[in-house]
Formats: sequence, structure tokens, C-alpha cells
Amino acid sequence: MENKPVTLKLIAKELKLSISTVSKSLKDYPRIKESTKQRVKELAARLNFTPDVSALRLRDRKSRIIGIILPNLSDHFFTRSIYGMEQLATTHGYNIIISQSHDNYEMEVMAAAALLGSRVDGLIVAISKQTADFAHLDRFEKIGIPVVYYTRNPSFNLNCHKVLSNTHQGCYMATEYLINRGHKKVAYLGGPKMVNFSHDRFSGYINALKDNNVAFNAAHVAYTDFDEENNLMAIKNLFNDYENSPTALVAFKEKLLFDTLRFLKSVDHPAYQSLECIGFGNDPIIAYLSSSPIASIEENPELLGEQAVSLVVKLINGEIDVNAYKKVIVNCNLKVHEAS
Amino acid sequence: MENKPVTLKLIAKELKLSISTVSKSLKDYPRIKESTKQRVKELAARLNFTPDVSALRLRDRKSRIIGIILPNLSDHFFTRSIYGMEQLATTHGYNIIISQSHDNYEMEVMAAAALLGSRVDGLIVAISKQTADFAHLDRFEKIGIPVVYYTRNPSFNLNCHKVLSNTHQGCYMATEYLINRGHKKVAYLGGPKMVNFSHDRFSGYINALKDNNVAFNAAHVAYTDFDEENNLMAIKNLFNDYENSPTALVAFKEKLLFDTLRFLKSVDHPAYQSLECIGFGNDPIIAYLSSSPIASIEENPELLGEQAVSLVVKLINGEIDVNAYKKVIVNCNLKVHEAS
DNA sequence: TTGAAAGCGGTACCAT
DNA sequence: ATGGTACCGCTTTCAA
Repeated sequence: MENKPVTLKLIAKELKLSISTVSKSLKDYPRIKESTKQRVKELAARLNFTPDVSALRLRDRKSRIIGIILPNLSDHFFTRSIYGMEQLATTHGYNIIISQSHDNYEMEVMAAAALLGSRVDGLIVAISKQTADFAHLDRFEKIGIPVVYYTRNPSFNLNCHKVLSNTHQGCYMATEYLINRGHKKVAYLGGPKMVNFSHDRFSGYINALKDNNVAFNAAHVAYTDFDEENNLMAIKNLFNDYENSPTALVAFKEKLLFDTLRFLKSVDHPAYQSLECIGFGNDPIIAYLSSSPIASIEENPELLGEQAVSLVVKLINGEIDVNAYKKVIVNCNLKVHEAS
Repeated sequence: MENKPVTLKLIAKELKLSISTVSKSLKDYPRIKESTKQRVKELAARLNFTPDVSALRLRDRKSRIIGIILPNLSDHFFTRSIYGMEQLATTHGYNIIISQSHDNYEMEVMAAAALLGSRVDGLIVAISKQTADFAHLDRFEKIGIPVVYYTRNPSFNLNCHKVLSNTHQGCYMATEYLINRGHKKVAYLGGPKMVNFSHDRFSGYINALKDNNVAFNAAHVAYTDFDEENNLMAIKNLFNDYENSPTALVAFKEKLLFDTLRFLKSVDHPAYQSLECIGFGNDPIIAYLSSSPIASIEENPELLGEQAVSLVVKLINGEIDVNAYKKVIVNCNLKVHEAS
């Protein structure tokens, strides 16, 4: 039961060698006597010597850390993203530090400050829904730390590197798929309207209508934030006109479809049995639902995460000019569910 | 567009002061002239000076980091745990580093090594399901870094600090609840049998039967790992005898109940309509299911996470003797669902 | 009121 | 083949 971390100094003293000889032995420097190397390595292994990363970072002025700021870990999209990021970061010799903003601006600012203190070599950030001021993030770029905006990014901000899934294409596919199944009344249930998170979903919907000569109906579009009450209100708005009720629905989150179906069932809405709907997600729970979406727009969070790491690493290495703003877009898949 | 991180040295040069004066100014040392302090603080703020944490850690020989190793982030139990850990760690002035083992032994060993290099002040670990050798974790305790085993812990290892939810009590409550509703044939569907993760669920089930004078029937007990195929097999085993089919079921994971209900429905099993079941979880998705558990055994991951941090911090501070092994048990709640 | 210097752990250049 | 030393950024004691 020792009590102090094992350092080179300790090993040196034990073996009556200098610190530099110990260091060189462990790194297999050529001009160290073989027998010395053996003695050092043996003791180091026995004591479980692990170099102090703080010391290494201080010396190298390189942390080999990529900072990640995400809204939360409850959303599977983000935890799956982390998996992809972790994988690719490791192959490039980087570690990641994960911070959650909990969709709160102040926490995001604090997380950014902490990562700055950790001297991360690069930053990947999915901004909180409150974020309107970007000073805390611009700070990184000012001192030469590349920032990649992930998934959520304000549309007005063109001067940044971004990695997004192609929600435009996703919505287009879904809408067209429903139209091709004969639907003329395809509704759209969108996310927070003000902040234009990610690529434009709504325009995918609209374009699919137009390209397929289906009339647009303003009554068939509603928006909601992530609040339960508002979700229900939006749903009611879409379906309150029984005469002219939608027969199909595209929603920006699958959960909204579950809510919709439950609501329609609860009020015995005539559209309940026949409504065909598609949303972003593909939650495995769909297999357990009695009435469920006919398809899902699948994003590829792992791939998206890898793309973000790949981009930020290239920026760190100077393989891409920091001022040549990149926009990486990953397409979605339409996953059609087997009839249950 | 600068390019180097802001250091005390930079500020000192800019202001023609010594590094130590700058440092003291920022920390409001009493004997620095007020006007000097102002000049320093003003420039530091303007340049967004953030102390390099690596330098601080090196100097303090304290990282103020708690390392966390978890199997994965897909399980909401763990992400909710992280929330509690994060909260309490912050109030104690600690940061956390999260590592995933992906339930893989080698990855767990690597994560442990990395955390050792980060000189974490304490470690909280939910071991992978492969972990049988604990050398990589014992290493921490050997050099005086306290380790707290979280949720998953091998029952044979008594000489360790642990924080667990009281799955015995949870299963007991659930079983008794079903018995009190008149069930005589309460089945039990358990997890991996060999590795005794966490407090004993099965004994909770058995004790509830005994205390309520309900006969134990070996045919009403089955086990499965986390594998889909085996899940189905275990379910079939429980329900293949139509004559003597269980009328109620307690399962170690709620998802198994979903699988069970789906299976019974698919084969038109006579027990389908009447089966009352309870499992660990309380997934919000229950609200959307047509046939669903009548209650859930709720663990309290946030509280459990807080308890783990609280314990590890006390161990770090020497408020608890490292050799006086603590076992913290958090009770479960039985959450009865409204009839749908 | 300010500054110089040592030291935290490690690396690498320069001596010997 | 090995050791001495400077340095990374920061704090703190001691000296001026």
C-alpha cells in the first residue's frame, strides 16, 4: 500500500540512475546499455509506472485532446455520435473530453471555458438551443483552435466549419415516399422555428410537394419546441379539422409521431387507422408499438461523428486552411418498416 | 487572429511586470498595488486568459478529477447516473472524465490506464460484463487512489467500496405486489446467471414468495443474457406449458417484458390478455404501448450517481478510512402505472 | 510593492 | 553509456 504516484524520479532513485537515463531507457534510446534498459523497464512495469499526462502536455504544448460540447446524453443521436467520434479520435491518437450543456447557454459557456483551460487542440460543438451569442466559441478560433459546428448550427452563420446531416434530403425523401403511396394531404410537424437548427427540413418537405405537383396547404404545417404541452397543441392544430385532416405526416422527431398516434387514438379520430407517418429517428421501440410509423428517416450519427473528428483533425494538422470554411453534409436513409 | 495560448508570461511581458506579480494580481494578493491589479485584470480579461489546467495539476499534484468508467452510454441508467455524478462532483470542485468500456475487458483496462495517467483523484467504475480480473483496478488502490464500484460488482468481492441499488428489495416489492393482486403463478426472468451483478434480485423474488406462502415453481424461473435470441428462448421456456402458464412476471429488464408481451400476442397465447408484469426501468415509452407493464421498479440513477461521488470524495479527503469498506445501498421505488 | 527562484514530471539537447 | 540542465505554465516563499 504505497501512497505516491510513481514518477521517473522515484525509479531513478531506486535504481541509482539519473532521471534522464530512466526516461531514455523507457523510450528505447539507442545508446543506453541493454542491461540498464531491462532493469528500468522491469521496475517500471512492476510499479505500474504511467507517465503523467499533465507533464507531457505542458511540455509538448499539445494536449491531443478534442473537446466535445453536446446538449445532453439522453438523446441517442448524441451518444451514438460520441461512439463515432471516439473511434476515429483514437485512431488519430486523440482523446476526447465530453461536456454537456443541458441545452443551457450558461453551462455551454462554462464548458467552453473549461475546455479552453484544458488546452484542447480542437473543438466540436452542438450548440444549445439558447445559444445566440458565439463569443465563447469564437474565442477558440481567435487563438488558433479550430471549431467544428456539429448538427445544430445557426443558418445565418456561414463563416464556420460545419458537419450536418442532410435533413433537407431526408424530409424530401420521406415526403415523396408518402406522395408516391398516394397521399395528397401530407402534413409537416416541425421543430423550433426561430433557430434554424441544421439543414432545412421544411424546404425538403416543400420541394417534394412542388416537384410532385401536390398543393401546399398552410393548415397542414405546424411547429413545436421540445415541450410536451406545445407538442400536443401543434398536433391538435394539424388534426382539428376533421373534414380536411391530413392522411400522412412527416415530423422532425419520431416521438412526435408516437404522440400524434396516441392522441388520435384517444379521441377516436377518423384518421387514426389510416394515417401514415414518418419521422427522424428509427427508435427500436417501434417494433413494440401497435400503431407505428411506416418508415423512419435515419440519420447516421456514428458516421456524422466521424466526419466531425476527421474535419477537426485536418484543421488541427493544417491540412485544411482554417479560413476555407467547410460544410460536410451526410445524407439520410429512408428505412421502411415491415408491416406489423 | 493570434496564435498562441495566453499565458502569464505573455501578460507580464505586455505589462512589463514579472510573472509572479501578474499571478498575484489575478489572485488578489493583498500587497499588490490596486492600480497594478486593475491593469493586469483588465488585460487578462481582454485576452481571455485561462490558466492552463495541466500546469495547475502538475503543481498541485492534485487533479481534482474523478474518473468514471461505464460500460456504455446507450443505457439510460448510466447517462442518468452521469447527471447525478456531474452535479455533485461540481459542487465539490471536481471534474469528471467519462470513459466507456463498451462492456469489453480490454477497453476497460485501457481506460483505466488512461485515467491513471490523468492522475485522477478517485475512480468510480461499473465493471464490464467480461471483467473477472481486477488487477487494473486494484492498481489504483495500491497507490492510494480510492475506487468505488458502481452498480455492477462481483458479489464475491467483499473488500471494496460499493454503491448499489437495492435490487433485492425492488424484486421483493414487485413480487409481493403481484401476489397481493391475487397471483399465485408469478414467474421470474433473470439476467446473466454466472456473474452476480449487483444485489441479488432473485433472492428478493424468492423471499417474497416465501413470506407470502406462495409455492416456488422451478419451471417459472428462467435466465437470459443480453442477447436477443436467448431472450426469446427464455420467454418461450416460461410460457410453453399452456396449462401451467404464469399469470404474472417479474423481469430484470423492462425490455424483456416488451418482448414477452409481443411474443405472447404473436402466438395468441391465452395468457396474453391477463398477464401482469413488472420489470426494472420505467421507460417513458410505456405510455405508448398498447399492452404494457402494470408497474415499474424504478432505480434512482441520479441519486445513485451522487452517492458514488459523495463516497469517493469522502475517501479522497480521508473522511472515511479507505480500509473500512463501505456498501451504500439505495432502495428502489415501485411505480404503478395508470390503467391505460 | 515587486521580483527571483524553486519545483511539480517529463523530454531532449549537450556534456562528459 | 550516462548525467546535467533547461524548459513547459503556474504558485508561493523569500528576498529586495
